[in-house]
Amino acid sequence: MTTPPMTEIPSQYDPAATEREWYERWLAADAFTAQNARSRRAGGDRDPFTIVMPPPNVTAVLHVGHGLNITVQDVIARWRRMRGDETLWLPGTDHAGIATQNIVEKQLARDGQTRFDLGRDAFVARTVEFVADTGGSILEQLRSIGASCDWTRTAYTLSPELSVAVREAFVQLYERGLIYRGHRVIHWCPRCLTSLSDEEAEHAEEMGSLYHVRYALAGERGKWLTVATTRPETMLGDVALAVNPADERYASLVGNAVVLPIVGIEIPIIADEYADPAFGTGVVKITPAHDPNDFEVGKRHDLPMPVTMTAEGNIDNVTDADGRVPAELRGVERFAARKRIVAMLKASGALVKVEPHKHAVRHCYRCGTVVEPRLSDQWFVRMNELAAPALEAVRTGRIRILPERWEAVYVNWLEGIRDWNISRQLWWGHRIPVFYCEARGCVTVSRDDVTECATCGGPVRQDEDVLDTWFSSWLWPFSTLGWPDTTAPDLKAFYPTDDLVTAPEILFFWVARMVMAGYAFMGEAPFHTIYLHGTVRDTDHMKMSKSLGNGIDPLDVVRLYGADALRYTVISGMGMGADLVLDPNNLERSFAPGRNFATKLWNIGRFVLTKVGDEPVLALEDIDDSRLTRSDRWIIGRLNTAIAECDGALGPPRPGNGAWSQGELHAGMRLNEYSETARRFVWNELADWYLEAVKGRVGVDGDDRDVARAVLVHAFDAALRLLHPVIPFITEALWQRLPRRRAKDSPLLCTAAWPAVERGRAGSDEFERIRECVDALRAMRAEHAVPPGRMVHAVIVTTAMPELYASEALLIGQLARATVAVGGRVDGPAVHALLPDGSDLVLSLGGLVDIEQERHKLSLELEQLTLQLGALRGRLANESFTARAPVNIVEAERTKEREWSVRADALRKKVHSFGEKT
RNA sequence: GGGCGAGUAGCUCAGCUGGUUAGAGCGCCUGCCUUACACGCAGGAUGUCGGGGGUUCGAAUCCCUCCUCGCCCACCA
Repeated sequence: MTTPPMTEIPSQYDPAATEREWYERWLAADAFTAQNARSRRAGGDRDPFTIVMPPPNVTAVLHVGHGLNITVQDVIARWRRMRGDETLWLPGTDHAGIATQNIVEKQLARDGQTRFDLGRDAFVARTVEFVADTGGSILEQLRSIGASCDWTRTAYTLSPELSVAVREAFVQLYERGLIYRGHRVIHWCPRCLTSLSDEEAEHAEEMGSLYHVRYALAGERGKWLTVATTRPETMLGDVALAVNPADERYASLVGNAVVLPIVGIEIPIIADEYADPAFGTGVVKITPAHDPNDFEVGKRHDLPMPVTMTAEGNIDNVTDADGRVPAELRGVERFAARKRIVAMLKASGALVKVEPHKHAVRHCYRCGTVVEPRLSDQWFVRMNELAAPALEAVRTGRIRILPERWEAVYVNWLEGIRDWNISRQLWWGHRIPVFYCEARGCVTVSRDDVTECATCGGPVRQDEDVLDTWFSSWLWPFSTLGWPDTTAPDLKAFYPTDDLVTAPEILFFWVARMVMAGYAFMGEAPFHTIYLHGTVRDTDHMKMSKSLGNGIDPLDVVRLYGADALRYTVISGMGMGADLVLDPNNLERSFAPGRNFATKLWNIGRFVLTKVGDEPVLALEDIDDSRLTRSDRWIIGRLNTAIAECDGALGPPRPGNGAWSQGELHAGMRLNEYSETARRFVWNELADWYLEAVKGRVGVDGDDRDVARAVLVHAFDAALRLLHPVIPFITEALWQRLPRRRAKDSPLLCTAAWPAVERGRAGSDEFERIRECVDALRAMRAEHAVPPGRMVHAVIVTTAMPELYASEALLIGQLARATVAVGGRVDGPAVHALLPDGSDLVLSLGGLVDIEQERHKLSLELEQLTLQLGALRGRLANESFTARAPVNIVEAERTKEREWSVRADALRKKVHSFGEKT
């Protein structure tokens, strides 16, 4: 035997050093850089496979949610890369309009400044500087968890290139009549001082109050209508009371007027379907400037629309208010004003009662402030036309959504889609490419900045507002590939992309809009699979977040246990679409599965590498079947099964025929099943059984040693390939030490070929019989507390596999710590020949009948066996063996409880007797 | 108010289109430092598969109903 290169294989795996080293070597080899020329779409010979990363906010700090999202994508990307696809995983960041602006504003606030103190240009400059300083560091952090992104193509939503795309998209939609300026009530955040889209104004159930207020009928002393409202502070902007036209209680009053309390002016009573007779008193106050429904009512009835609240949320005479707001309420913050107004109503006797009332209140998704409906001018995208193909795509299977249940959510949203408010009153973002002519009010919408009006030549000023952040991200799958240059090589080679992996929270914000943009600008779906993974939660099932302080820093996990441990834990612990629960207070326990597995794999590697040595290893295909042992055939068979199961759990990678077929629609992407299958193969099959079985063979020079080495290397090599997408670092580090690799193979595991099922090497299940023997013997040892140092001498009688090799009897003995003689027939001469000298114990197991297939024969077999045992007993008693050491026979019995059991008393006696020997 | 999901071993979860003694990891118990691995090995215990009904030869798996959580959507003031 050669001296194993022990020095090269540290007994302790060092993730930190290994991971750093290999990530750098992957980068140095350009392993993650996609080549557009090799894409089949560009005349190359490889199928392209593209994932665009959901761009994290440029200011984001890595948290475990990113860790999950990135790991899922990386597993897929690495898998496809190994399958030979020209794989592009495109990374990038999002400028994150409101979020980033808020951060910089907070910095300013520490110096007692606001953005208005700086002015627009200085503020934007400062934000650019901030982003350049600290922004994008999240992408650096992604490398430490092994993300195999093509960093040469890193994109940024506010980069010059993507800004061109944004403008192009705006102008195209405008030219197609799908962008318009609308005057209506929108969601307004009084803290961020901007409008929000419907999606950005999130509902939250709150306990509020329903205030019942009397509005006196004009000219009729002592008569009034009672109105129920949750927001009494808006009453200063009331312009009417509405009742349902079918409501007989109030029919006679329609056309009359009431006196608006506090303000003292008269407002009409109108009839409108909007008023629900069943709610409250059936009378609703109409405040067109501060409620979207009331706005619609106001338009129908041509009512005035006084604005009585400032952008900051203070009560005041703002627009068309005609001095409605009395001096004492002017400038009062809206919730303070609510209290003051309620008090005033109470004092005047107009307040009838206050009821507790649960209702949903909208909040700003960035800062949590209660959103205020507010009348203003905004730019909108007309969505109906855009939504149609996005709906069709899912209905026809052009796009699939996993898990399936989200499909209904997606469809439901698109069917009820409303126009998208895309203008934001912010400074950080893509400025709206609309130019207004000062003099005549002409509107110029332009791809380029203009200084003079296109129609009248007069001086122009650009719209002050910027675009919703999502207006740049919805273009991401193609803007990052070179659009609007439709001849861009990347666009040609990699669009449409393949999988989109993200969390369900942004299904509407981003995913559905990307589908719409894909059809609107590229005429094609941007991807064929939407994979929505779960959320990381703590043990109380609270979503992990920095603000709650229950987060896990992935970098801590990497530092303590390595990126592989993090990745394996996350992938194996998460069923499709299911949340992942981890304990932030016990990282050791949370990540034990990954850490333990990585260590196990390292030790398997140490074993394989030291046993195999440095000499060349035969290729499996050069070994004739007849030279393989039962264990060889078994592990090859198990490997084939594992490969097939992994393929099944992961694939298909893309629809076979343009659209997903019924059979494919919900198949694949079971990453946890894939990782579990690979783990089972490596740990429970390769390590637990094959390694043990091969130990005796690799130590003895000769032909069989070469066979064993070849099979061992083959199986381990394939295992490393299978596992590489989940635990890339440790597999690469081990794979590089394997003695022989096929010449045609990549020098790096990360670009090496995915293993294929070996045809014509059908595994035999005979080794399963051997495992049964070992299991039975081990169970007996344990049950009867046989001391560890004591051998059990056993005869195994098997009818299932009468021609067991002597070497395999030896193997069974090794695995079960027994000396084993095997005979096909109890009374056959072979048994006698094989019985070891000086046996302490003859343990005869009942015939190893394949119960599954021969259940019907069982009773017969048992009958015969009994006879045979009797014969053996007799023979042993009076012939050659009597002269030897004590020989006892423990008869096996089949019971319902256990396949194999022995008469305990008989064995125990024996244990005593051999306890004195060795 | 509408829609959806979950409730399986002490904990976190797998269990696909119904079929032999319901699985994994972690934890727990017993015994082992067996020269790859104690982050390990061998053996073991633990489940009225949320409750109740139904279909079926047979259900954790299909149907109904109830209970408990969670999520999404929503212009009832």
